[in-house]
Amino acid sequence: MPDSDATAPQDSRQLSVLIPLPLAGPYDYRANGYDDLSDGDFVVVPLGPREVIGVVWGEGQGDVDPDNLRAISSCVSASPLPPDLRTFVEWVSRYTMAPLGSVLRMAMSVPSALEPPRPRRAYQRAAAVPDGLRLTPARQRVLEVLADGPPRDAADLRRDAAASQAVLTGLVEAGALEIVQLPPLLPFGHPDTTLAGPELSGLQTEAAQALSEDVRARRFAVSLLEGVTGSGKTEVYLDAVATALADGRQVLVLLPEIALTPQWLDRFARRFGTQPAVWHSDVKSTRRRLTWRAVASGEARVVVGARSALFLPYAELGLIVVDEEHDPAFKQEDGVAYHARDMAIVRGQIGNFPVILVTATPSLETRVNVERGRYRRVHLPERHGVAVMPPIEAIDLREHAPPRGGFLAPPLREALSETLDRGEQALLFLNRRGYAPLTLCRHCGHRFGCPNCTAWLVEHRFRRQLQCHHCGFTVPRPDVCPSCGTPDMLAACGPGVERIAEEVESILPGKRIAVMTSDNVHGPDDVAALVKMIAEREVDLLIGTQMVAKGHHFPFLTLVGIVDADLGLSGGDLRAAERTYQMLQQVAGRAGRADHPGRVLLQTYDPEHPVLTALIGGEDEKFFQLEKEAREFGGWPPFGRLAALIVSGRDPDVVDQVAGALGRAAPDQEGVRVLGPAPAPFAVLRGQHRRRLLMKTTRAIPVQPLLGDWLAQIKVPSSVRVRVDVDPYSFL
DNA sequence: AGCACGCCGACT
DNA sequence: GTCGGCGTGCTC
Repeated sequence: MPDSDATAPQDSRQLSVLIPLPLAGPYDYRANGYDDLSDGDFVVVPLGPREVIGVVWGEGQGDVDPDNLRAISSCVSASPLPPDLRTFVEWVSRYTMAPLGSVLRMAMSVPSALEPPRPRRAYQRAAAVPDGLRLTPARQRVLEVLADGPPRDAADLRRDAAASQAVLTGLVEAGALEIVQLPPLLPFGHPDTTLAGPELSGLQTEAAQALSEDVRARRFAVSLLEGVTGSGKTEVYLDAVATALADGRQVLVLLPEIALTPQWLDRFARRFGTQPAVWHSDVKSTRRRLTWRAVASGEARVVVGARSALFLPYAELGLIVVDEEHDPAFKQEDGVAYHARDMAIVRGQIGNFPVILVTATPSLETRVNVERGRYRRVHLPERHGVAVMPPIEAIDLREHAPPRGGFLAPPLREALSETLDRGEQALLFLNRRGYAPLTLCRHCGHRFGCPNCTAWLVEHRFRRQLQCHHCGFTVPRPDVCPSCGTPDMLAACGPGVERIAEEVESILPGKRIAVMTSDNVHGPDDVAALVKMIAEREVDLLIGTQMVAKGHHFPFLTLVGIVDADLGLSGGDLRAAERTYQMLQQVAGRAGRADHPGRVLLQTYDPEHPVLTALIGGEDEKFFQLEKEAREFGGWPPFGRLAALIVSGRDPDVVDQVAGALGRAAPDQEGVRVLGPAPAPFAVLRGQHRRRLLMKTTRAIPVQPLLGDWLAQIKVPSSVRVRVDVDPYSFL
């Protein structure tokens, strides 16, 4: 029995314990009798007035007076946090400059997984019904339900026999039922690596062999697996997955979006005869607990998940695949700011295993890494019979103005009507939710802004409300201007998908229209249902935001209209051009099929814009070459380094003060430039005032020590937060 | 992240 | 006079 704090022996061993709270480092505790603890073990320690679970993180550092040390309360009987994961946590913390404890928190996202698994108890009938058992109707139902079936757990049995727990307990006491322990649930099937995958072409086989060789050699290497949709990328990397599995190792497949998983799971199941473990923020808690434990025990062989799956406690990880490598959703902006693709590569380096980046449109960073010889490029040429990129035509809106009140130009209207008349399907893409992005009063000019953010309220006509897309603020749409009191003078400005749907209804009455946005599609099941409807031609026209850009293939879709190609080309975002290019290219790729290439019409006021001319000309290489030159010339990533400081707080004066002080204390040396402080693009967000500073350095300069010294000079009051984002993506 | 300690407004 | 609001600061 461990001693209490007061009577603890002085000679007890001291241990560092890292606690999953935003603390910069571990705290020291007296081992207090728990002398066989080692690094990675989970322990319960006192922290202030409460007890928390932490992880043993080395010997005590001895920087606290031993008299002030408190004692470890108990140890947790769960398998320890694996050494690779601990190294990874340290690395991510050092790189992102997030507190070590915050990064540990990501690796301990399911505290309940550390509790001993609950025994699975079930009821079955006793061998013989005891003499003189009083058979009430409820008791009879219970015995009937259990008649010759397997044992059932209490919840099941209560439901099926419509009996209360008291009835079950009574039957056990009477000796008519007995309680049995069930073996633990094994929800994670073992992938069968002996199943033959689909026949691979010569080039595909070559690619698969190159990837598998790294897996077998258990060596760190990064490969870019590049190929258009239909080139067989997935089959090729699943081959490498099979190799890792056959070698007794676990595999992680990172996907940018949960919406992608249903199709991916089907494909995986066809290849390996079982479902992989799925990990993302929507997985329910029981499932999370099971999955966390199964990953730790090695029972789950393959995890397919979102970026947070990087922080699971893999027992023997041997391969990471990052599918859709270029997708900006891999960048986590809030909390610990990290890029899952980049951290996956670090994880591979730590675990000494290969990482495969998969995409049809590699990010500029990845292209440059290939050129620098850091990544190997495995290119799959498109196969014959596979859909080719449809021709893209621009509609110059200066020449072809949409009719008053509308947003679709006459050529697009004609193309839509012809396509639907032929019985084919069309897609209209507009990356804007709701009905209209701005509402104003035509009498006094009042504009509806969010009270918490620097943003206009977006009208959602279907829900009859105005919404802030940044903080979730909503108000019912008023009929009277709140500023001047004039009724019926509020005007919706600009289009959202709902408004486009309205326009299409008026020009093509009777057509079946589906809208696909995050407002009406809430997860994989909804996506699957909608995709099925479209595939079965229950929909003539699909209108959607970027959600429609991803991975779904619709064989009868032959026309894609991009309502506003200019949207997203401006704005202070380093990657705006690249992102728009890729998004429009993906959307365009939804049109047509092998024997019917389809058509893409792109509405723009600026058809000469380099992004659009490259897109229309199909000049990928040229676009990326120009983009690369621009970034190299400006010293932007990946030719230079960036780090952002985001200063936020409720009081704008204090925020300005801190941001100003940071600006004055900015490092002043060769190769370093600090921009700002400037109001962040949404200067007020959720009532928090925000200022940004951006540090740009040459590639040779390590930014973390620089940031560390810089921040150490400034005393930041606790009412203000300074967040560091190393390699920021969005400049918001 | 909790939780206590603090210092200012509406109550028994 | 107290109860309690949540801003601020600490936890080995």
